Amino acid sequence: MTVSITDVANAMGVSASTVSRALRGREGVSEELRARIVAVAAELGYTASRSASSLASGRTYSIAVLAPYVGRWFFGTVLDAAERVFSTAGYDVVLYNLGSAETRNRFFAELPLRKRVDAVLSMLLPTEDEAERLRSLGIPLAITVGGPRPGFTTVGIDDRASAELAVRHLVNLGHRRIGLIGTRSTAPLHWTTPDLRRRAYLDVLADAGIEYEPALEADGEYTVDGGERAMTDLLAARQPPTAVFAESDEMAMGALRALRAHRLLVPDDISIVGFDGHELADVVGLTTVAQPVADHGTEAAGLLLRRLQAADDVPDYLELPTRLIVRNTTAPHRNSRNGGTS
Amino acid sequence: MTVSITDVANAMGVSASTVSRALRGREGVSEELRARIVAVAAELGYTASRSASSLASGRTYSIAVLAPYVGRWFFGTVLDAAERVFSTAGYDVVLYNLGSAETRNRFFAELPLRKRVDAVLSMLLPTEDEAERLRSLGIPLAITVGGPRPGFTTVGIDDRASAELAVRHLVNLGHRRIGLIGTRSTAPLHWTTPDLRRRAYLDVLADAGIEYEPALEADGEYTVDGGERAMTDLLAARQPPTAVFAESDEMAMGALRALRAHRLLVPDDISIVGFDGHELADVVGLTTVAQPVADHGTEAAGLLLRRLQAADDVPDYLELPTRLIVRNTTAPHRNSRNGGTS
DNA sequence: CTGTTAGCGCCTTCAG
DNA sequence: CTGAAGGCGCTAACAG
Repeated sequence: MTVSITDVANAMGVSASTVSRALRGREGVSEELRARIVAVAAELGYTASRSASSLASGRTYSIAVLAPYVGRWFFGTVLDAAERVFSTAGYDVVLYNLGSAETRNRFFAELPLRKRVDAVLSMLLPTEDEAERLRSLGIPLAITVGGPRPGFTTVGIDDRASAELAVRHLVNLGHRRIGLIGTRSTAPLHWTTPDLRRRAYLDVLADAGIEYEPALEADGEYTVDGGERAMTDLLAARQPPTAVFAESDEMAMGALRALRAHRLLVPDDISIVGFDGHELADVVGLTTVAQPVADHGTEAAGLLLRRLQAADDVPDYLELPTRLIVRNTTAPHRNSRNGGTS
Repeated sequence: MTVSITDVANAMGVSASTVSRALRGREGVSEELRARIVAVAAELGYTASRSASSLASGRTYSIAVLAPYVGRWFFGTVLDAAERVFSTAGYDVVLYNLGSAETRNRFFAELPLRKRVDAVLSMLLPTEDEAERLRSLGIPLAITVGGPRPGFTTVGIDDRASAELAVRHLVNLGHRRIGLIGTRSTAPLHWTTPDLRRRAYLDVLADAGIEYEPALEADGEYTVDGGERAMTDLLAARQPPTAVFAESDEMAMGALRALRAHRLLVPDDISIVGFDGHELADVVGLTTVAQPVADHGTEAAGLLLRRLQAADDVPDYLELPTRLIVRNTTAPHRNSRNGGTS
């Protein structure tokens, strides 16, 4: 019922090898013959079996993409961009959604990628153990987050410098009670991003001679709801902040929601800066540090493809630019009555 | 270098068949032997080659998911949910991002799914021709949009009734100049959603004795930017609407942005209702008709899996509930000075 | 330029 | 309960 390569070979009175060569555009087949073979194959509705050709050639023409959460705007956007690059190059994208610790552990334990894909693009930052497992596959590897890593081609941003942009913006506006919404539980993701952005926060405060206050820091879990809870916590402090740096736009939006619930005006009562450049940040007028999100996917996929073609001039690390976009959620501190701490 | 089934067979002094049976949990292997085989296989780091087992068994253990745009919240959320169901069941998800007409046409022309996947979940509404191509694969098919379709298991919502909820809400608030932001160019997606939601709009207006005015309708292309442009167009009408129904939350958010740019107050100057129940709708206080988005993916994937197990009691159509969530972008019409048309 | 010969690694009868 | 054969559909040398 399903038409195989020998079917078209028989129909044409040639050998299967010739059909194979003709259809894959390999040299060694006269143009005229090739054209006829292509026509007959199309007519018969022939498609090569992926499993059979993979088995015979050793290549799968598939690339695994590892994601923490596909539904999140950031990852969805990166995935979308990467998929375009891969499919254009003739590769299938096999998606592994490794959100929960359980799924993730099982994945790295079983490593179902072996003999299954030709390369892997990870949108999640692997732990050292996980990275080692991945390296053991012996195929090209790329990551879209974090800094350089041995054995991986990575595309990232300068998290620390970028986050400094945000905090310094607040300081320059005259704020001195500056809150931070980030996360301490990097467990499921194992990424360094929260650490780097937090360190930038601490650095800028120190530079400005502002004393660090634990009460001005809250965990927003990098989600909208978490951001809302975190902001609510900050508002419950003995002396709430006059400005807040949220390490992601989604947490910033959650914070905005909390402020609205408390009938506080932004930026009159409190300023908020986010991070990412979410497509909807503009809708709510959120000041943010924007990064070229889709480019993460496009660039990483492109580099991976080059590595797959055994190019030897593929860079190990590509740093993408970021920039502060000032909109309407940040404003100068009203006066210095509440400012300063010491 | 890569360990094959015969390697573990030799290491144990048994045949490859036995190893195969043991590892896949088929009966016919003593429990004791199975345990030892499993242990040795793990120790050797053996993973069955997907291509080889597919070729031999005829099953791929892969499911194709077709998407128009992965980056869009709605599709990303559905995909995320569906992936969880599939991977839990041991299936790989192969993603096909068919956003552009060109990609889409090439996809349906070549139909790379043949001998590649065991089932397909489509998040895009196929044209009749495309549906026919898909049916020709002879494998279980599911769709997460639209109504019942022969040959497909579909999970959807009652678009018309749901949209009526939104428009009627506006009418009940006393509005009579009600605008619509939707789209007429369903070309790339070929979906009926815009038609159904628009029809609901027309029906409710007619029911309320409000005359239809072409000038109150604008194309928002179902994107944030499109929604912004559409709202701007509506504001340029000789007599702008006092309320607008945007057929998607993303367009509604774009409309909100346009209104802010024009310094118009929502809901004081104009009311806006969206559709979808976007996770960020709450942040901007958007009144909307919410649908259980992730459930689309979960349910469709579940039904597909049952169909794959040859269950015969799988429903052809599953309708998910929707509900109007009133927030802060809709309010009663100020007075009737601007209301009415005839 | 084209055909022949061997597998790729696994699963599935069919024997025992 | 286990082993031996055969083949899934294709590609890769190797001949000619």
